[in-house]
Parts: sequence; C-alpha cells; structure tokens
Amino acid sequence: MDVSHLLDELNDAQREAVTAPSGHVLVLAGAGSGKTRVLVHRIAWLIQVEHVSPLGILAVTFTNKAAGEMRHRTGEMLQISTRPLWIGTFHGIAHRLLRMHHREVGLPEGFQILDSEDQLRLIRRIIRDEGLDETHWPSRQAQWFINARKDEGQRPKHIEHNDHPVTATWTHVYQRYQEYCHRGGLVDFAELLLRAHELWLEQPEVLDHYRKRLQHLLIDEFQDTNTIQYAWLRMLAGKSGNVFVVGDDDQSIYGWRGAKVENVQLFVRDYPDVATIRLEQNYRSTGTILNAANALIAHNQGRMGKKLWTAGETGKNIHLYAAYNEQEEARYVIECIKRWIDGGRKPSDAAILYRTTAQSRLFEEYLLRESIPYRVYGGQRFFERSEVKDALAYLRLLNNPNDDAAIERVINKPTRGIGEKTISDLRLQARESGLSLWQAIGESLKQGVLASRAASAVGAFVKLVSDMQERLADFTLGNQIQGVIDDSNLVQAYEKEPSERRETREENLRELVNAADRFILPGEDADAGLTELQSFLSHAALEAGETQGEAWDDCVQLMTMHSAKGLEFPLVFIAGMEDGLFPHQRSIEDAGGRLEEERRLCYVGMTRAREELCLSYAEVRRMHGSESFSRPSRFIEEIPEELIEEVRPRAAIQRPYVPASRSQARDRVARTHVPNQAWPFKLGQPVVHKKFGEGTVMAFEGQGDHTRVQVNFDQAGAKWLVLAYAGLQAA
DNA sequence: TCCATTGACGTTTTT
DNA sequence: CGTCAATGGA
Repeated sequence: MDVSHLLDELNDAQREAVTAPSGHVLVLAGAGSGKTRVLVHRIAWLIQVEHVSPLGILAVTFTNKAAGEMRHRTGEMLQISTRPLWIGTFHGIAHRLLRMHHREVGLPEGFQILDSEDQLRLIRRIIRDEGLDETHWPSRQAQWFINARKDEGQRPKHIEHNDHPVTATWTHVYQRYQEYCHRGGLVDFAELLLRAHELWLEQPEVLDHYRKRLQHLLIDEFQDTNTIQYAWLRMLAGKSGNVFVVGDDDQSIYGWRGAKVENVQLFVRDYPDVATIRLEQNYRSTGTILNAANALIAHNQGRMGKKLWTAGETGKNIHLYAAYNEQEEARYVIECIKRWIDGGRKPSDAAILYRTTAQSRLFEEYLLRESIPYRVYGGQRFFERSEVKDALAYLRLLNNPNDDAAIERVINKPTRGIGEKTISDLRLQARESGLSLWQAIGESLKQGVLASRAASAVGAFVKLVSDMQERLADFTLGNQIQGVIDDSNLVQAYEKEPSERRETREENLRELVNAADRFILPGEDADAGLTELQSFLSHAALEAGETQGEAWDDCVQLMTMHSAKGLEFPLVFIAGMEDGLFPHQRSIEDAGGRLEEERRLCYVGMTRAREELCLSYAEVRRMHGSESFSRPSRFIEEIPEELIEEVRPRAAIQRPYVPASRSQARDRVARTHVPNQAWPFKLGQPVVHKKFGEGTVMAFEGQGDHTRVQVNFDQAGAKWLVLAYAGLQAA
C-alpha cells in the first residue's frame, strides 16, 4: 500500500514518531514543532498501515478545541468517518464512561455535571450550614481542598488529619459536600475523573473489556496530566496497551492546579521500554526568538532537555522597551501596533500577552482611543452567563427536582416572595431529615410548618415546577427551554437592570433557545439512554462555549500567557516584564519550584511569536492603589544580550517619571529626589546587604537618621530598610 | 425586598 | 485602584 501521503510532509523525527513500532512512545514536542500533525499522522498510520481498528484507538486531549481539531484533521487525512474513534478530553471521555456505566459506579441515570461556580455555591452553603465562620473558613479554600484531594484520588476516608484542625474541618466539609451531590445526582469536574478511576478499580470486568478493546492510547499535552489522570491511563493501558504520549516538560504551566510535570519522568520509569523522540525543529519562529527562548529555559533544572532550531531566517532582534510607568508602556505597545497596521499588516497578527488579567484594562483603553479593534480572551463564556445558567437551572429541575444547587439558584428568581428566612428554614428541615430541598419543601407543606404567606409562595413554586414538568414533557428541547423561560417569567428578574444589560440578557436567552434548536443528540448519549435534555445539560457544562476567538475576527488579541498556549502570532508583545509581576511575587517567594514554572510560562509566551517579539516593562507601576518600583524581570537578564535591542536605555530608572496630571505626586517625588541630599546611593544602584544579598535601590523616604530606603533584593524581594542600620554597601 | 454603601481583597484557568 | 460580595437601612 502506498503510504507516502502519511510520511511525505514529515521531517525525520516526526516520521520516526509516526512510524514507531508498537510499544510505548514519548514524543517530546517543542513549541511549534508540529505535534498535532504527529498525532494525526500517527492515528492514520495505525489505521492504514498497522490495520488497527478505529475502535481500538483512544486519543485524549485537555481542551475541547484540541479534541475537535484532532478529530477534524484525522477525518480529512483518512477520508473516513471519525465516529468510531474515541477522541476527546479527559473529562469528556470520563463522562461518557460514567454514562455507560452509571450503575456500576453508583450514579443515577440522569446525573448532571456541576460546574465550578455551582460547586463553589454549594460548598459555601455547606460551610454556612455547618456553622463555620466564612472569614476563617473561606469557601474558595474548601473548594480548592476538595478538588485537590480528588485530583490526587482521595476520598474523605483516605484523608489523615491527626491533630490538624484545618484538614479535619475541610475533610468534614468534603464529606458533607459529597452527601449533597449524592442526593442531587450531581458530579463535579474532578469527580468525573475520580469516578472513572474508581470504575477501573472496582469493576475489573469493565476494565478488562476496555483494555482488550483500546489497545492504542494517545495522549496530547501529557505534561498537563494530574495524578488521577495518569493513574487512570496506566490502569487502562495495563500490560498490553500501547501508550503514545506527546508533551513538552518545558511548557508545563499548570502545576498550580494539580498538573504533574513529574508524570513525564514517571512515564519513562513506569515503561522502561519507552522510545523517546524529540521534535526540535521549529516551524514557527525566527532563529533569534528560538535562541532567546532556548537560553531562557536553560536556566531550569531537571529538564528532559531539548533545543529548538529552525531552518528559517534569523529575523529581527527582540525589542525591549523600558517604560516609565504602565501608561507609557501601553502607549508604546499600541503605537507599535498602529505602525504595524499602517504598514499593511492585519490587527489580528498582533497579540498582547501579560501575566495577570487585570493588565488588560489599560491596553483596552488605549486601543479604544486609537479605534483599533481588539478582543480580550478568557472572558465569561456563553454557558457561564448568569441568565443562561438561570434558565439551565430550571431545566435541571425538569430533569431532577432534587438538584439542590438548581433550586437554590432559582427558587426566588424572579422574586416570588420566598425570602431568606423561608429558605433557611427549608434548608434546616432538609438537613435534619437528610432530604433534598425539594423533598423538604414537600414535607413542610404537608406538615403545615410554614407560615401561611411563605407556604403559599413555596406552594406556588412547587406548582410551577410540577406544571412545567407536565406541560413540557413532550416538547422539543428548544420549546422546552422557551417554555421554561416563559413559565418561570425569568426575564422579570432582570426588569430593573439598565436597559442595555437587560437586552443582552434577553438576547442570550434567545440564543440559548437557538442553541437548543440546533442541538443534535449525540449517538453515544442516545446509546447511554440519555434524553435530549440530559445530554444538552451535560454538553453545556462540559463545553461552556468558546474561550478562544475565531480567526475571522480581525482584532488585536489580548490574553494572559496561560491562555496563549498553543496559539501563534506574527507579532507578540509581552508586557509587564517586572520582577514581582512576572515572575509573580508569589512564585518568587515560593520554595517549591514555582519560579521554574514561571520561567516556563515566559518560554511559552516567547515561543508564540513568529516574526517579532517585543518585551516591555514599567519602572513604576500602580498596583492595588499604590505605586511600586520594581526591577526588570530576571528573565530579561537570562536572554543573551546580543539578541536584544533596547528601544530606550535602561539607565532611565535614575530619572523617575511622574505623570503631569499628578502634580502633587510630582512635587513629592521631585523633592525626595533632590540630588544634593546626603544619600549614599542613587536610585537604581546595585547594592549588597549582609543578610538579603544583592539588590537594587528603588526608593528613599524621610531624612537624616530616619531615612528609609527601599531595596528590591534579587532573592528576598522588595524591602524597606532604615538606612542608618541597614549597613548597605555599593555592589 | 431592594438598593446603596461599605469592606475585603488582589496570579494564572480548563473541564 | 477596581471589583465583588456582604450587609444594613428604608
């Protein structure tokens, strides 16, 4: 058979990966080295050359977008239906397994998925119910605790908390949370993975069935897998499965949410026969950009090792701009983009990347001022909008009225006279008798324990839900949603909002009905016995809508470096290259390798650029209301000087800029910077402290013996010291 | 029940 | 500084 079309467009390393003999393969795929292409060609190779049945292949990714792209490209390449192939996200595949085996894992047939927001609300509810003070016991922390434990495969009974009151309390909340979820037939994201793992553990015959069938497992972005995902995978692979993983330890940027880069090393240890293949040829960036990125990432310890190269051009030097402050930084970046567009390039070719979401604001302001179209990624997604979630909550009640999370959300929306007092009475009743809210409402009405006004309001709600269930039972999905919106009179809840806001909400609700009309029940959900409604609700939770914009939007792209992973742009700006911001202060202070993750994030950011890369930092930045000085990011120093072209000399730090609009501030700063003061150091001067080591002078305050100096230490971060006692030496 | 004021808080985010 | 959630008075 002619297989040239599978191999023609591949380089040697890619071809080696695609044609690797059965067994375990680790592909270390650098940024822009064609990893998706390798995955797609590998699938095609298995089917067309190795004659593996499409039913025997499982390909797993992290995002729906990546899964969709892989499926699409595989279909184009093979010219066959990709229906029988299992391609999906970890969560999507776990969901599918749980649907098919809900009995074995103890879930009701119509179980529903709780998104992070619902989860947080439920946890907050429980913390209050348990009589805990939320200032000492923040619900976010509990959420983090529960999810982290689930990601590690732990149930409350596994958690040791000898003499540890915090762990003991959170474990208790975890336990209570699980009870609520159980009663409401609810499953959160981490639970999907954990249950799928427990399915393997507790149902050997089910595991055996899938082991026999799925002989080829392909994993994308392997460096992002967490403990439970890897454990799940290993069990599925068993002794005979072939595991083909693609990843890049240098692009692991999700350690803070449980991803384990160590899995890459573990994989090599767990499968000693693994063939390791490096994809180092880059098809995206200029030589200069790659050299800079290589030099930067070389500062990390314990890498698998990899060096990107290109057959293409060297390209321009990396621009470095030292702005006086964040306003000036934004001004400069937008100016560059304007020039780029005037030079005939598209706005969508340019991306502004930053560390924290709050940084987007200024750039937006300046883009708006210059009338340049832009788009900020990572905003709220369609199925996360509150009005959409309100409508979905009513739908969830049609499916299962014992869904406490849904009842809490809409019982008084729009207001129907069910106040906080009534609701908390009902909660108490539910808690004491171990019932769902819906059941507790039924009991309360039957026993007549509610005040008459409350009873009639609650009775009306019960009637509303029951009537909807009856009236809408045989409607199409779209009509069900329209019916729920009409019957509940949901839009009344927004009537007092400003008209613009209200109109968007109504528009989103119409769009929700449209989405439902277009929705086609996937075959696998039908096979699992799901109704259209159940399937749609799951779909809404698992694919909350697009995160990343469409290519046809010719807009300047604004996003965090995290959300830029996997994307590329001809012109990339990385703003806010300051110690304390990037790398973030929290990571600098952290002892456990966070700084290296931060460096990887920088590596990811830099390798997004195809043609031009521009780094910038502000000497003074307003943060949390006050101005702070910081030194340029240590990452800048880690890039070879000869690759960098400074647009404005860095020495400028000795002349702090003060915005004209803040004349008071100017006076104050100007006075403190009179050069004939008896200060032994200049601003920006490198100094040494016997305890904190080397640092840079950032600011002075006060006079004579009371003079204090702010020094940003390389290791210890920024500190205010009394000059008379600090014993600083010029470095 | 609603709205306005106050207060706490401040890294990254997909499923 | 800006945001969001909680609180308390009308």
